[in-house]
Amino acid sequence: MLGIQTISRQRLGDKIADVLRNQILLGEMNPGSNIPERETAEALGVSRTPLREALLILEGEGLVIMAPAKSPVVANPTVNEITQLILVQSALEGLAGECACEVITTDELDRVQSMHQGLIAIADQAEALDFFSADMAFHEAIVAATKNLPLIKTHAQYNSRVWRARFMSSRRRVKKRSITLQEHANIVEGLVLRDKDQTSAALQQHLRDAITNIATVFANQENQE
Amino acid sequence: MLGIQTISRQRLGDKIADVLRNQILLGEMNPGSNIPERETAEALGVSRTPLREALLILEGEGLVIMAPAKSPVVANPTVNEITQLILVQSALEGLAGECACEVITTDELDRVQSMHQGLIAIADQAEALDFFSADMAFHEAIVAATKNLPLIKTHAQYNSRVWRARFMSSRRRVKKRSITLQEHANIVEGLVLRDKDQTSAALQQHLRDAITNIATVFANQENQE
DNA sequence: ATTATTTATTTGGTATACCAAATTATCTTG
DNA sequence: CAAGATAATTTGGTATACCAAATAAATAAT
Repeated sequence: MLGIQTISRQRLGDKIADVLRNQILLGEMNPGSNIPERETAEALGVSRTPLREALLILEGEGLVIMAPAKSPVVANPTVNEITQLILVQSALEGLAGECACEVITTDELDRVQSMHQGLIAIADQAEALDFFSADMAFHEAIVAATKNLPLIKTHAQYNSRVWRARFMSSRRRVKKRSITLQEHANIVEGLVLRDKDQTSAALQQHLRDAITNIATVFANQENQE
Repeated sequence: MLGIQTISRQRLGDKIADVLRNQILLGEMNPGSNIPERETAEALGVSRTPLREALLILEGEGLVIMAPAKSPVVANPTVNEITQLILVQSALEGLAGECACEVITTDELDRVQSMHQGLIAIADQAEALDFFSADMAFHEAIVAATKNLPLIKTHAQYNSRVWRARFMSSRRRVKKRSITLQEHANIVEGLVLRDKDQTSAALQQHLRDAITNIATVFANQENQE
């Protein structure tokens, strides 16, 4: 039983969705594993109705697959699907870069820069998850600076869907952290110069790299089997 | 009572969502109007459970706003929100254009071209809704040609959210149909040449125009009040 | 007559009950 | 013992019941 029913005006289903989403992202629920409704509801100390509500939300986000007369399942995207997802993500971040150049405030820019510095600081010793999370947060901060709510939300959803695959690939150290930092430096520079093209291109480059890295990891996995 | 409960393996909630989505897009439900659960459920001849499921789906798509302890409401985006939505849409279609240049088949290209010709043919006498629908279908066909499912789905959702505003603006004839046709011609040409830059740019231009046209319509509306 | 207060009612949120399809286990039959 | 048929059980889908918060209505006090 988790501490879900805290005092709040948010729907239970939303909170359950948050819990499940975290479990999925953090790998506590493996891709492909079942999410039986009664069992899960009981484990969370809630009824099936809000649990189902949460599952519907996650289905809409693409994190859960619900087939008729089958237990809901944690999404388990193929390499191709992940590639497609990151392609969209790169378009979204490209737009975010352009918009950010126009509307980012100096405060927000400072924050992005300090996040970049923070990432540099921990690059030597940080755990994979910590470094990866900080990396993601850096990108989220840029997207957030656009103040474009639909963009922010859609980007966050795509982030969720590719989170695990990107984390796996970052954990394998396929990509050197130094490269990540250099790309981030380009992005920051673009923002400082308010150069749409540079910012957008740097952000997209970052994600194109992610695609090749993930493809490598998947290829290795298949060789092992 | 609508003919919802036909024999099918699809969840009731999905079908209800389809019905409501159509009603919203076609203007049978006005933006801002309430969707009381019991009343609507009864009107559709279903119980509240699947109706709520449908509302959750539509909330996820941004077509319905559900606030705590208030009746669900048909989304009523402001000009700014619509502008933001179309910005994202333009990024998505830009990506679609690039991908389509790579992966579109000759059959699909033929279909796009014939849709373009069809649009030219009806431009003189078609009703606003028919012309607009055909215009939208043309764009959807291009996005579909990418075979990128997440892109297709996300694009469709953004399409839904801006549908009404774009339809209103097209109905006011703010934009001459001849301009639309010329832009479409550029898009088709880009696809035929497999020119990513031209295709992408033409698609984005199309939507940037949409933004200014919609802004005009909204400005006129406010003047009238 | 107006405002404040309280009661009634409506509404969304959650839990439970029921159903049908699908799966699994059991039993029967070759 | 193996294979097919049938019964039992599990699971998701839907309907109903109940609750709490919010709103509307009615009443009382100024």
